Amino acid sequence: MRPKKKERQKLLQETIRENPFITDEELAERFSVSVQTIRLDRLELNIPELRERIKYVAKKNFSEMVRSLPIEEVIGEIIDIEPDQHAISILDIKEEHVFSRNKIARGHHLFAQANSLAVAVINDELALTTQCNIRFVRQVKLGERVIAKAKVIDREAAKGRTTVEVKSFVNQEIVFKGIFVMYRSTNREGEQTDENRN
Amino acid sequence: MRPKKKERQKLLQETIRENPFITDEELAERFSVSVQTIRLDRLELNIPELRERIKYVAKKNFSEMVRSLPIEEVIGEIIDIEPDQHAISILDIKEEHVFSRNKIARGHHLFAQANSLAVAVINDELALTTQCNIRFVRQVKLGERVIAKAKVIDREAAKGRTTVEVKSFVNQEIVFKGIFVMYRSTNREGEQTDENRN
DNA sequence: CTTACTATTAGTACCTAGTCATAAAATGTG
DNA sequence: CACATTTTATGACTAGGTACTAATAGTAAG
Repeated sequence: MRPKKKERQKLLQETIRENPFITDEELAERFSVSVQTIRLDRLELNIPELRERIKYVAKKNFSEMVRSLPIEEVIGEIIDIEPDQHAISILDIKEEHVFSRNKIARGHHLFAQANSLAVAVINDELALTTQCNIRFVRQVKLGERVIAKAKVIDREAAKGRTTVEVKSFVNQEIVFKGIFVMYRSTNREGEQTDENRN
Repeated sequence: MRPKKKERQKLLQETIRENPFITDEELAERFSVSVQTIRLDRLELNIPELRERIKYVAKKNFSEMVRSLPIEEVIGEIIDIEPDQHAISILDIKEEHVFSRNKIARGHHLFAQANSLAVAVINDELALTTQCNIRFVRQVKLGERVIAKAKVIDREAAKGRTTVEVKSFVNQEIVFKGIFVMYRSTNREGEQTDENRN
C-alpha cells in the first residue's frame, strides 16, 4: 500500500475541481486523514484555500457578467449610429460563439448582432422585430471580426412598420444579409398593441 | 443635513452591487465613517458579509457553467427527437432573455431555440442554416414557457439541402414560426463546401 | 539493530473579515 | 435642557485558513 499518497492527491484534485466549495475538514473526512494532511497535499499541489477558490470562481463569473450585461441591449459593439438612418456594429467571434467541433460561428450569434442592430437603429423606445428574411452567405470562423451595417430602407409611418436591411461582412466579404421588418410604437407609449416581437 | 444616513445607505447598496468584492473597511473609508457604521448599515439593508456575497456570485456562476456547458449545442431543452423527422424543445423565459425595460423576450433567443432545434433535428454532423424566413407572431413575456416544434418538410438529397419548419408555442398559442433551409454535408465528411452557415 | 527518510498527525500562534452584544459618545430636534 | 437617533468603540467569539515546530509510525538500507 505505497501509492496511498499519490492516489489521494489525484482524487483530491478531482474532488476540488468539481466542487470548489469543499472545506479542508470535509476533505479530511472524505479521505479519512487529518486536516493537516489535506493541507500538506494542497500545499504540494498548489491548490489555494477555499476562500481563494471561491473568489476565483466568483471573479471569473463576475467579469463575464459585466462583459455581457452592459452589452446586453446590443450584441456586438456599436461604432457608428445615425438614428433612423443607419448603424454599424462589430462583433469579434470568440470561442463562445462557435461550434466546438468545427469552430464555425453559430448562426444565432450573427442573427443576434444583426437583429439588435436593427432594433438599435430604430429611434424608438419599443422597437420590436415582427418578421425577417435572412441568409447566411458564408461561414464565419473563430477569430474573425464581423462588421454589421444596418440601413433603414422604408418607413411606413402609417402602420408603424419600418424595414431595415442588415448586411454583415468579414473583410469586405459579405457573410450575412437580412431584411428586418420592425414594429415601432410611435402612436402612444408603452402599450402592447397587437402582434410584434423582438 | 439629515438625509446623511439614508443617502449613504443608498450609495452603499449601489457600491456593493457593482462591486461585491469590497470589504467593510474599504467601504468605511470610502464613506468616511467607521467600520461599525457600515456594519449597522449592512444589517439594516440585509446585505450579507463579503464572503457570503462572493460565495453567492461564485455559486451562481458555477451552476450556470455546468448547466450551460452540456446544453451548449442546443438552446432550450430537447424533450423529444426523431432524427430527420421532428423534434421538440422547451425554453423557459428568464430574466436573462428579456428586455429589462418591458420584460419581453428578445427575438434572438426565440430564434436561437428554433435554429438550434433545426440543426439538431438534421441527422448530420455538419448541419448549417443557409437561409430562413421567420415571423415573430406575438410577444413572449418573462416567465412563459416556449415549446418549439421542428418538422422536416423537404429533403432535396441532391443539393444537400433540407427544409425544416419550426413553430413555437406558449400554451397552444403560436408565438414564432420559421422556415429554415439547412445545408447538410452527406457527401464526404468535414469539408467546407461552398456557402453555408449555422 | 540502528540510522535515515517519508508520511502523517498534533499543536501553537497568528490572520482576515467578519459576527453579536453592550456601552459610550456625538449629534440633532422639539 | 431632555430625549432620540446615529455613530463609534470595545470585547468576546467564529470559520477557515497559514506558517511553523514537534512527535510518531512505517519502511528500507547499511
